[in-house]
Amino acid sequence: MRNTQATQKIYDIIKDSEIALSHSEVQNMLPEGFCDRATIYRVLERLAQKGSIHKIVNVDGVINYAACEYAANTPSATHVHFNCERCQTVTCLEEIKPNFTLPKNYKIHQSNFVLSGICPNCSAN
Amino acid sequence: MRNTQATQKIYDIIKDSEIALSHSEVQNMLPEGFCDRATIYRVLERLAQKGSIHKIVNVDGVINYAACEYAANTPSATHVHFNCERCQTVTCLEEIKPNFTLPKNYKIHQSNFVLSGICPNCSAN
DNA sequence: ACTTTTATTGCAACACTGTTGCATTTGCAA
DNA sequence: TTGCAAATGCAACAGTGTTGCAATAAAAGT
Ligand SMILES: [Mn+2]
Ligand SMILES: [Mn+2]
Ligand SMILES: [Zn+2]
Ligand SMILES: [Zn+2]
Repeated sequence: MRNTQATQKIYDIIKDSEIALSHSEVQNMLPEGFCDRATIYRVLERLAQKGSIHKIVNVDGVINYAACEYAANTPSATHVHFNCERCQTVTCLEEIKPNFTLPKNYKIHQSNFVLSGICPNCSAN
Repeated sequence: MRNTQATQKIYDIIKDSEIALSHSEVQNMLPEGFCDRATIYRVLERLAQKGSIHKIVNVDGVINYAACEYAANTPSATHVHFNCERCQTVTCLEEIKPNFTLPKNYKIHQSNFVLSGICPNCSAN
């Protein structure tokens, strides 16, 4: 993977963000006309492939991206995500790893756990 | 909610299905030209609102629908869903209810738990 | 430095999912 | 049967994401 301007900047945006970001949010955080829409999609896909970020499919079907806490690992360490319906943010709850056991022989390649409601911040205000 | 042809037929299709169905799958199972695309979307939304079916957002962001096991209840009884990458099916695993505890004061309105991989059937073949 | 290779990009067109406004139809209750 | 509101058809739209292809730019080789 080449170290291009787009890759750098987009990864920085996601890494520096407290919350998970959708494609359109990333686009809005980039300087006007910095790069093409398609490039953003491709960069995000590449970063996810590489394992430096991970995808979260929100309850509305829109994909969000967050940097992976532990650099090159735990791709499938199934943690929960929270979508706040008031402040419209998606956050990784890295500590919350639900406990469950699948029957028979299911092979898990990926997972997507999302809770939606009101976050503590918004509950307080 | 009125008992229309579209409502009846679409609900029957979902109720009688072993697997969760997407909008396009429902459409393909209806007689050619039975009703408009928009109507299907509206019916599905209505049935979900009413609580006779529930939504599952798949890992690709596409919404699937499944009849609710226990008629008019357990809207949020958070069970897991499985998406098989080989046979392209989404199934409710009603028995599998992950255990987790959220910190602070999160208010949960809805949840979406999906695992993706290879189902037992496809593993065997 | 210059050349070469090829990963990455821009562009533009596309597919797909889902939504909406509005006129018309239809279920259902009075 | 009549009247009303819910539901529908249609057609246009918005948003997300993908793709083919020619042009560009990393980065490795010379
Ligand atoms: Mn996460
Ligand atoms: Mn289910
Ligand atoms: Zn919030
Ligand atoms: Zn399968």
